[in-house]
Amino acid sequence: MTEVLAIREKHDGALADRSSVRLWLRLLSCAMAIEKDVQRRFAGRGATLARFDVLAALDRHEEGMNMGALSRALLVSNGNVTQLVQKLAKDGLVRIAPSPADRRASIVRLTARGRADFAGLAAAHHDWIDGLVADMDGEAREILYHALGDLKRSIAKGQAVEP
Amino acid sequence: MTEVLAIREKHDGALADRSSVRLWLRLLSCAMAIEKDVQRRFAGRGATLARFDVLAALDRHEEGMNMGALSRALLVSNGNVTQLVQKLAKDGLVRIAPSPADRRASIVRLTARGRADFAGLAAAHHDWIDGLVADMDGEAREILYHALGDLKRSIAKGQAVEP
DNA sequence: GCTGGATAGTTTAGGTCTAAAGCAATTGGA
DNA sequence: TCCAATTGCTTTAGACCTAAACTATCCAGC
Repeated sequence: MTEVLAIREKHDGALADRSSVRLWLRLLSCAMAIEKDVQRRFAGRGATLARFDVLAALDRHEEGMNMGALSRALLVSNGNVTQLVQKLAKDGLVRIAPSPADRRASIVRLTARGRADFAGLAAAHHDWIDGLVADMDGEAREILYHALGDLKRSIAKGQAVEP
Repeated sequence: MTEVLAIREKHDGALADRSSVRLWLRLLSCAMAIEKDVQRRFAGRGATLARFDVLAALDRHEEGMNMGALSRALLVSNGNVTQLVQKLAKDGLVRIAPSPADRRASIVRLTARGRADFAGLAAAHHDWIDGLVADMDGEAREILYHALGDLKRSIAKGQAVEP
């Protein structure tokens, strides 16, 4: 009999006196639980989520991307992309070429090995996520997806209102 | 007229060929959007989310907590708690006392200043979260909260099944 | 042509987090 | 009693991330 433990929420109980905060803490606990689980499984293969994200973006852009484009695609800072790409290049998964059009820019592309590595990781990643949401039927997923869409719109509006 | 920009999702389009992954990416983008927004606003007050989390746990436990209890409450590693608490102590927001019962353990408590600081931050934090979900009505929030409950259970089950 | 902003990337300083190794104190048996 | 495993915590090495300062290049308008 496999033991099923509930995912705990940060500050269980505390801070949660407002419905909005309760919602936020539950959202956060779900996201962190999945992220840590995936992170842990990537680590078991000597990979990390951040590097996987870079490879995924590049796999989709065969023509290559420059650093700024990567930064925007991954929603992380410029400096962070520099670090990740330089390490991936050292490991032989990507190649950095100067841009012919703009001498400030460089173009990052997957190497054959990078593409092969990514393919293996992506398949596993798919399966892991599938496994984590396996207990929700199609309708429940649809409801959640739609509800998150509402939240997304609300966040965008809320961010536009600066304090 | 305030401009409302949509929250972007990582890998917009790519990787999202499976409904489970699409759901995960949307969940992640919502969580990250809120987290970064809150992080940014904390930074504007010279605070950080991680330190706030520690203060929140301690505020709830007037009698004090030892390091292990903090680690479990915040869902972070032991070593991380050590770092955070030592810096908070240096800043005069918490006090570390040796445990009378167990000489290995120490008991962490808020100082008066820590309690006051936390109160201010907590009120602001509440308001920020309220603002971000303001565009969802009570029913929409309830649906999302419930749907996240389903997901939470599914994750717990999925994690029990090791690959 | 020049020149003063924009733009592309890198560097730096610093905060967050983890896993794993290590230290000291405690505790449960033999 | 004693000693081996456990427990509480710290340290270390390393990955991730950001904001801000910096360098180099581009480009638009004079």
